[in-house]
Amino acid sequence: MPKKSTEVPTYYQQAEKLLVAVDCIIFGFDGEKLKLLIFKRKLEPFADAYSLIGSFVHPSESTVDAARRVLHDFTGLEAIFLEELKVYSQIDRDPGDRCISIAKYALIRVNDYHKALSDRYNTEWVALDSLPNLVLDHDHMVTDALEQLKRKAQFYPIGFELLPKKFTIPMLQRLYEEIFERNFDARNFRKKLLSLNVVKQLSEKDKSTSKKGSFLYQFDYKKYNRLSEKGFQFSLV
Amino acid sequence: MPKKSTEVPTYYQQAEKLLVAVDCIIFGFDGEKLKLLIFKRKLEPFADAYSLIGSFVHPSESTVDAARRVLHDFTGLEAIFLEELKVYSQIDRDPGDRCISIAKYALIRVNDYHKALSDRYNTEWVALDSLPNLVLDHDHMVTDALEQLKRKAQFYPIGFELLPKKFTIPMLQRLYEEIFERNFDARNFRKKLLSLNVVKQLSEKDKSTSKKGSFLYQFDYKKYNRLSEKGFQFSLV
DNA sequence: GCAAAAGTGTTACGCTTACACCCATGG
DNA sequence: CCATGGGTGTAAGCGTAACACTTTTGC
Repeated sequence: MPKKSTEVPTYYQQAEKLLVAVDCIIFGFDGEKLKLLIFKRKLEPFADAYSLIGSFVHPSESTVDAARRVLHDFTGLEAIFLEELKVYSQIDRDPGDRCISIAKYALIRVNDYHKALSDRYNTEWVALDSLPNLVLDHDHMVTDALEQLKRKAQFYPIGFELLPKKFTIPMLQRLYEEIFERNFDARNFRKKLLSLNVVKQLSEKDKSTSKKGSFLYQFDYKKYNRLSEKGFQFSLV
Repeated sequence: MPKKSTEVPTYYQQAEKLLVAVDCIIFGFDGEKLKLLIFKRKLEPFADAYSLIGSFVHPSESTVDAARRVLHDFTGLEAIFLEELKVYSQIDRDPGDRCISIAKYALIRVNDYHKALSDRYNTEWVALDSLPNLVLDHDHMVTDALEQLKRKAQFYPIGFELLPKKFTIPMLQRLYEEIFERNFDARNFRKKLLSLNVVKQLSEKDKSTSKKGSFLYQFDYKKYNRLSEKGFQFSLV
């Protein structure tokens, strides 16, 4: 390896710096509908308009750190599924100033969500089919995030991040039906899921949606990781 | 929509700006091996070390513009497949200065590549299995780009961007074997490809690799686009 | 005429899909 | 006792994968 330079080289000094932001597309599932966490801005510019939550990236943090900070400040949650979506860098995308935005999408367990913070920051869960217009290019980010969610959920078990850690199979099926905007046959869905060998059945039942009750399951991350190293391809679709 | 603000709001002014770079992972296929275009740096820091090609993003251009500019300057080519990989933003990733890098991967038709520019800029095509160490986190970028190439090539016909516009089926198969690091059965590969209905056979033959000669084909982008709008899923793997 | 790559069909198996009824329980 | 959602099996069809020999032609 070449030796490490100790001073900032001149051509670094000549380069012009830019504003860098992160914006988070936050998905949640309440057992019925797929939702997005947005907020109503209090400050200008765009006061009273709806926006994704975001922030400028500080020099002392990575973009992931920035996204985690934003998520924590607006939701009170720490460890959430968080993945990069895309960079939005059209030079006129933000009339405030030249600013590139790194969009991240996050999956959140709605149950864990703190109501108090929701009020403090004017955040709202809104169903995807009744979203208001969002500021700047945020609408576009949402469209892209949805596509990405579909693509990703087809081959990775990320849907489980949207459910409580203990979930029932009908719950999971409803989620998949929301994400993929189509229905699944309950027998085939269950059969496929169980044949993948990555969920374990618990002895408890959830009785909140039926009198008979439905067995709870847990996703087995260890087993999944072992299998996928061996070339196993997760898919429920 | 809220009214457009005419002055830069204060909290934009308070935010600290960052250096933003693009780095390009450029894949090529010479008919035999999958290769990467890298260059030997002439300037400090890291003079004589190998690096991906890249540049700082100018305030007057989007990150895609910057990547296109870099690609053009180093290869002389205009329209190349170019897609975002990932943002690298560890605060200490570049000892020169705090700098986030947006990695893009590109697929290039090696035949089109201009030899003159290669000499001018010290660029080299290097087979993936004999890459030298690269500066900064560029090794990591290459690993990630390869994974992404595999993922993407599995369900999108991007492999064709690495071949001449007119190609033979055995050529395509060799490319796929390189990308996926496994062999395919020639009969099944051909059958599957033709059943997808997205390549058209030409009357010409390519005789460069055999005495018998092999029919040339062309990818039919119009047909592919029409099909994929209807939910058709491209896959050769 | 022979070496070297191109081209061609069939069969077995596994996975996916379609489909209808009984079970358990709370009210 | 009945309404509601949970849970179960089978058969048909389709796509995938395995497999070997003939064709062409430049040397």
